[in-house]
Amino acid sequence: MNKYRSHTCNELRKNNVGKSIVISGWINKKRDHGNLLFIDLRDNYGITQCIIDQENKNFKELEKIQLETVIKVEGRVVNRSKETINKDIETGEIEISIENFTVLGTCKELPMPVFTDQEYAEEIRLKYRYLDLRRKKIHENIILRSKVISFIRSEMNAIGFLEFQTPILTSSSPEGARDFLVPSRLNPGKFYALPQAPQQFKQLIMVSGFDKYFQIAPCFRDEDARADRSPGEFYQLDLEMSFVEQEDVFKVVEELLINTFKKFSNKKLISEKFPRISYADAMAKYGSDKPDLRNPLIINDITEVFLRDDVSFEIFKKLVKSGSQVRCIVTKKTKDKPRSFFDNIDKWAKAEGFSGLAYFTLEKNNEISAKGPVGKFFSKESLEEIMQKTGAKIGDSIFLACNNQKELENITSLAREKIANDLDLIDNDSFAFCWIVDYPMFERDEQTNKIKFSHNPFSMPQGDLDKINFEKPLDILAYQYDIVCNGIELSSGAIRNHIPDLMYKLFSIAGYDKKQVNEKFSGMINALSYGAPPHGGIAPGIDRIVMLLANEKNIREVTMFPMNQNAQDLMMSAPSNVNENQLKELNLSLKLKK
RNA sequence: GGGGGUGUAGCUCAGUUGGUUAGAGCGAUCGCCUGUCACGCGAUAGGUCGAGGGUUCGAGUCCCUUCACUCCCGCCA
Repeated sequence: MNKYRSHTCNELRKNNVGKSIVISGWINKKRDHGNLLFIDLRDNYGITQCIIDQENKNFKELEKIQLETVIKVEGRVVNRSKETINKDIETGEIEISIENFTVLGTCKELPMPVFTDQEYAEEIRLKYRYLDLRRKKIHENIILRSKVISFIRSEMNAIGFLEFQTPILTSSSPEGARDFLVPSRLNPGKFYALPQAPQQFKQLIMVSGFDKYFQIAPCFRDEDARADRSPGEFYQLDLEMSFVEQEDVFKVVEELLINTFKKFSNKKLISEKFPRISYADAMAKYGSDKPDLRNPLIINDITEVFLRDDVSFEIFKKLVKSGSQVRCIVTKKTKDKPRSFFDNIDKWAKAEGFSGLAYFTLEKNNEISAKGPVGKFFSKESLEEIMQKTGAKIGDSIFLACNNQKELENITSLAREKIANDLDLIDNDSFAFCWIVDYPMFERDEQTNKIKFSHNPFSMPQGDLDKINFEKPLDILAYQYDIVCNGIELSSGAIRNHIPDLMYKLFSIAGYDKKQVNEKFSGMINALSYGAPPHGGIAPGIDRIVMLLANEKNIREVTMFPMNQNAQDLMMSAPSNVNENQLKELNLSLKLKK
């Protein structure tokens, strides 16, 4: 036995009664009855109640001691009488009669309490993260994270993937997110970049003949934070496989995720085979390439209805004539919802910066009619056409918006979420996975009007490579895919383009000539010309997986030492100033913007 | 870069139409209490009402500026 403990704080049970033991931990809570003192001692494993009365020479000292002080307790395990058993803790049938104690670590007055479940401002939680992490919920989240990562690792090993580390100091990449730069002392004026993802390295690992690679890889992107996006750094389960088609990657990842989610959550999986939705369908039906499939609402295009002469909704008709579309969301059996329900949604849409959401409800007295502010503009026949196009029935309501395609996708996807939440249509006890497939290889940049890669420039275009029509680049689809769960993008991957000539061709469409490609991707393009296997992979986000499993809405709740929204570590005071000598050695001088 | 929310004691919050000395619970300190498990009871200390400016006889409260945190848009192939 070591000198600090014979048992943990979650080990002692009825069958230990009578034993002399030593336990150590934090003072979670004290209940002082004057001549009798209860102390809840806590460690990583649990809580044990310790008790001491005034007969004991240590009583006065222990009575004065601060919460969260670390102490060692020597004592005897005693039975609790039936009335005093605490069913809420696993050691609740016994308690420790304190004989002696030692302070191992003193504690100042706490800036935040540890033992409550109350919520606190993030600022103080992040500054005193080590105190925050002692608290039950987040402590458990971090342990869950550890277990999930171990599980994934063993599953990956079991199916023949090899884990490799890739460089953290690498070169800046021209595409994608902003890089974090690291100045090189030995190469004055030059910079390393932290990897946004090990993308090129994992492809090089395939070219090197290792067949199946994975890594729990840190990724660094200097972009602004969101609730589900850490600023600065995050982790991906990065994986890549040789001699595979899209289906092979799907099989591996689908099984892995299903096993993981089954093991670590009791929520039900809506489908064990992830449905596949093309990018085009997703944008049409959900207005988003990360649809929450728990949400039953679907978007329909009813532009044609506004070409009818018996529809007199002139504002929309005029817009449609000049190229706009009309899309709508049908809500089932909402005819008896109060006016405020509809108006709130319209009000919400305006607050989001859109021109609002028109709505009406389908009714039938003698004949079909539409009730609501814009109902009068629709003839019976036009309503029948809408019902036929959308599957709407009498008693349903229809929310509609008119705009260009991009704005429509934007508003309808947000409205879909808003309306479903207002109607409480989303089952929070389930996970709805799907694949989004068939991403377009290129898209038109709205500002410059130029053709650019829509996702990963290294993706393989679909179809017979001899027959690709490069004249219509916007029609080329890629073997590019995302996994979405409950509206959260979990990962993105692709079958890679391993053919240098094809790569040059695709890059030329995006406006890069051969020389530029050779310069910017020298490592990759060179490697591909020395016998590259067909390969592909994917990279699920670890933080987001754990977030879903822990039922948290914020990624900081599953991150041990997160930065705040401004990418500052309040505990370690990072980033910080560096001294003049450090700068000098790196050949740097500062020229701050005002 | 832009928009929304929040900011009052160490912590969580209340504070009415602008009106006396800014309150409560937890925590701290002191006292009482031998079966609690959010123990109970009593007392004491603790405030730049985020900061600065303005309006007013009078500002936690109204106005302007600014800062911090947070959510969202942009951004994140």
